[in-house]
Amino acid sequence: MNIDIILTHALVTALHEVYEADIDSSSIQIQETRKEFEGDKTIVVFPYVKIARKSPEQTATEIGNYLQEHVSEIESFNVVKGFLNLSISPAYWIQNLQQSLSKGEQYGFTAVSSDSQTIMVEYSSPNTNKPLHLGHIRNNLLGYALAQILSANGYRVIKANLINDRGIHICKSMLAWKLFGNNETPESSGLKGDHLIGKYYVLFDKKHKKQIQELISQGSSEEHAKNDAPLMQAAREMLVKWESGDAETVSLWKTMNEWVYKGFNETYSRMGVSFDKMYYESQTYLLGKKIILDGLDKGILYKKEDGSVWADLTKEGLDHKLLLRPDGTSVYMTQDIGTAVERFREFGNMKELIYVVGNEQNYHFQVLSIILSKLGYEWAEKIYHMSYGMVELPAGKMKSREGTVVDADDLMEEMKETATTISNDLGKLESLTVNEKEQTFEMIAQAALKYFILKVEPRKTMMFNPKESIDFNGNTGPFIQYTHARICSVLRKADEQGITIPATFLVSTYSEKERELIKMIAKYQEIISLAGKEHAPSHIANYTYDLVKAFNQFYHECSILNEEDSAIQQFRLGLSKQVATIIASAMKLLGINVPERM
RNA sequence: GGUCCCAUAGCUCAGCUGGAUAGAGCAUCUCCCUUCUAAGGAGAGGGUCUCAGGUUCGAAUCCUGAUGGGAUCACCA
Repeated sequence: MNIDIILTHALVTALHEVYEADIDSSSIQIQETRKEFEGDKTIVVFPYVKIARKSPEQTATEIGNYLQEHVSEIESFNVVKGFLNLSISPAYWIQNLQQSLSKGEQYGFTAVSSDSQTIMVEYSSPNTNKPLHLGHIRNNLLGYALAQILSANGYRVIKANLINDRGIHICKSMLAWKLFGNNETPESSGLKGDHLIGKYYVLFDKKHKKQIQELISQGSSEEHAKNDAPLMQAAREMLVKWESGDAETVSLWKTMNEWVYKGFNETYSRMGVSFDKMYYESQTYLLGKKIILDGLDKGILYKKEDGSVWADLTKEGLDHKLLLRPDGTSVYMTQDIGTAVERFREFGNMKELIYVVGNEQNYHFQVLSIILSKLGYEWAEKIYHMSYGMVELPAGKMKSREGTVVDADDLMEEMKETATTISNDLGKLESLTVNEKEQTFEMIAQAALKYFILKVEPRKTMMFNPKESIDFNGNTGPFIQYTHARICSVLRKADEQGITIPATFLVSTYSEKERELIKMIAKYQEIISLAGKEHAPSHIANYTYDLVKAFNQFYHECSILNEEDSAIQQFRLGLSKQVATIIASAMKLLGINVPERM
């Protein structure tokens, strides 16, 4: 049983027996003892001083005496001011390690069972008019990692992608291609499909701006110039044609979308993310209208003179929100209401519907949840917006229309080149085949990028410094991979020498570093649970880093294969193996692979 | 202007539901490869946790206000 739970129960009993006080166990906190002090677990007794009517020191001593007498896992205790430090017996920790080893790769995970609840995670959700960039990378990595973590917490997870494949922005790319493209294709240009489309999106913007300037120089206001520019008018006409199902337009749209999807799939596959369910906005954009009209009938929403339909959110401290245009067409919010309803209809009583979307849409999701609950859907509160901050560059902001973005494909390629250079300089992979080397370089590059982004708390705006991200020392993905490779090397040698890890260790004590490591291992499940509850993959990343640091210290101080006492040798080997298992497991939750050699 | 988010070492970031002397990495300066992978380890310097109040035995953490930065308040998505 978990030591914290044992101690919590024991403390409740102790307070009852010694002071005749009844304390709710949920109010009790057991914390780690700080490194400067002796002990493993600490109970802060200040809250019980009033009950005891004694000094903090006396209270701590009395509780300590009671606990030591009644809890076999407690070996000794010491008191510093109001802090009761408990030393847990090696026997407990060693047994704990044996148990975790026996669980193998499943250690720390809660299995998905028939009565597991369902959670949908929508992420990525790209536009089909340009390639993926750095911001999308953060989105994809967060979404995928979150799905993995929730799954490790025992939820049935559906990874969903809603592709924004319609609207004026798509028409811009289409129009530019039609006018200036000379029937260029991914094959003829050698460009990835999404990059080809992105090229024409940028081109549209460039030409459009030129037209605006011309109009302004002819005396137009900027507002008017933007709207009156011939290119803009043509794009709007194209959208109308598309909506009316014009065969030629739809056919071009289909062709160009196929190019983009092919490009996206390459990027997704290289990033290692995947989806269980695809939604296309061209198929969902008409949803929600009925629901809105229903709400209008019930008097929850209201209609303006021009025929548009609105929600009054002033009671909630917000503005009025448009839901149907005067011509009866839907807006973004309308569709989102429609798709949410559809999803709960299809998947029943989900525990959560999570949207991984940037923080610029905080307001949108706040409004979405309010309107849904106004419309009477009890599950409205189950919508969770996993809001993440922008990724900034040292040079300034990214603007896709101006082409000042860090392109996802370029970035991954650059990372790989760096990984290749560094690895070749170190020269440790000589024994591998060319193919194996390539795979390792890619693995290292991906780890560097993913870890750099995922170690930061999602909500925060983060700084992406390309130079630093490529640094493979310190708190980085490659550092963690390196430790895994080191352990694998030791395990290989142990195997060659015929040293095996027994189910039961024959040691009764251990060194300081071994104790710290064993405690870190014991914490893994708690971290998975925390990361799931807080929807924060960063907890997994930071825990793994701490674990790896603890291992490196142990590795430096304690010899494994050269240890003469075979009981100690086996114990150390077991410890190392479990650390390697957790590294691989934790990194997998973040979508990162770890090599056996590097 | 309203609303929401952020502010911790020179830089990039941790710090769980309030607990002991606030931690890492990078950068700077030392030291450690005849020992299992030195992409490693040990050490030094570097902090009024933006500011001001408040709650508490105790605040980087909770509350209020201010300042600075970001987002948003579209008949775009």
